[in-house]
Amino acid sequence: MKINQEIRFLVADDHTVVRQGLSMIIKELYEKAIVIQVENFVSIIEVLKNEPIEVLILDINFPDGNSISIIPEVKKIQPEVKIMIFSAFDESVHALRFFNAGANGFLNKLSEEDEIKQAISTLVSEGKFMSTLTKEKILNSYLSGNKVNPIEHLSAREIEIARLLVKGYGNLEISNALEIQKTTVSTYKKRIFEKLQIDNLAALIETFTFFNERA
Amino acid sequence: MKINQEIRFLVADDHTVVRQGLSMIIKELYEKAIVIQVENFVSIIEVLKNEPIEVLILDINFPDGNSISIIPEVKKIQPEVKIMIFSAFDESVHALRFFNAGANGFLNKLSEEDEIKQAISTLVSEGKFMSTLTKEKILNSYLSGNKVNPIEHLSAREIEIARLLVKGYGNLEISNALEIQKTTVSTYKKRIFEKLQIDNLAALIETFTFFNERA
DNA sequence: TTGCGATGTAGAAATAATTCTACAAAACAT
DNA sequence: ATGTTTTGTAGAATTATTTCTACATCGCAA
Repeated sequence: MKINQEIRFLVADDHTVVRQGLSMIIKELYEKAIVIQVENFVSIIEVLKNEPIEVLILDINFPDGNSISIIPEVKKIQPEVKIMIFSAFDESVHALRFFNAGANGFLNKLSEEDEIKQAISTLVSEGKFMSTLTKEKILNSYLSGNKVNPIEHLSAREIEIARLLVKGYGNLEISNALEIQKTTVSTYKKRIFEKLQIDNLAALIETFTFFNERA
Repeated sequence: MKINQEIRFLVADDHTVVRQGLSMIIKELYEKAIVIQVENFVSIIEVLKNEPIEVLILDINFPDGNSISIIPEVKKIQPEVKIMIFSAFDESVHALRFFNAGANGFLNKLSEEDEIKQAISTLVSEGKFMSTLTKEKILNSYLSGNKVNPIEHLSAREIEIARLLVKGYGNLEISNALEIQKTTVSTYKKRIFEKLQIDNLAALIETFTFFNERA
């Protein structure tokens, strides 16, 4: 299937082969596709600042929890970019967090060429994509009591503050940084603790570490 | 070289082949060696409780930081056991921590048979072993700014309190547990922070986690 | 469209933690 | 032996954090 649409892709992966492979597949799918390749996060931001991009295919190594933070950064520059997470790790564990952060699709690196094409074209036409397999996995991991990241239940502001707490900042520092009252920070802290059902900083750090949310 | 000495070995590794291979090498080295094989940490403890052991050859997967805690457990049961860490990971990064914890030797899994024999017999005769290569690596990683466990500089009481702090206990709880004033706990906390050159609980936890001292 | 839960925000009062100072005992070095 | 540092300990005064209460806004479900 060849589609006659001029779509602009940005492929971010640290392996040249992967970038090339993806480019090839994309160009097979969209004759007129423009594919920009970058190999690190900094370049992603740079490109986004200068080029309109429709689809970002983003390789992510989960164990490095930090990587999730690229998503809001991308959206801040070009809110309309569709982000497809492309990873070799088990999506069931982390997918929710990525969707939560603003990802629009999820594609496992082991996927066959056809699946990849399917995924990309679905993402382009419908704005999102998740394979039924991934959905199933997530559901299973959810049903099997595999604790879903409780951090997801925190609001954006709560997460922001939780991250600062995890980094070791005190109430006053946080209140200064965010320009809110220090008692407000305390209130957040309390709510965060409540939601996470914990009651001390060490536990918060543990939770964040466990779910690889180390800001 | 065959040595006529009745030494009791305990080989702990989750791969049968590795255990067998080591056993063979050991028996080639010490005709009368007795080699017990186990495949997990629990079994190590069990064996140690029932059998006198001279040398424990311990496979460790570094990424699972916790594993270091087996060492003091072993020494608690049989303080005289010589522990040889046998691992596939880069020793330069973690060796110091293991020696610190009470390991007596360090052997890389990639070593040739002769090196292994050499290592074991050195460990048996001299009570410790580290290849010059490992020493070099450690030195290099040290010179390149890799910190030595700063926890060593804490007094016993300070460590006791630091551990409780890391677990998430507050000043009051700790003061109750140890039957000292809560201000005293604060004083300790301050000294601990000073010694470790940090200034918040998150950093303390990080330090303890890094050096795998998680009580 | 009403109403309710979640969110973002604070203040006053209460509680907890830190700082600074201090001192005796122990360990260490000369 | 003797002076010095480290360790274990606290109190008073100062700061920081928590608690409890409160309120406006926003999104969403009935």
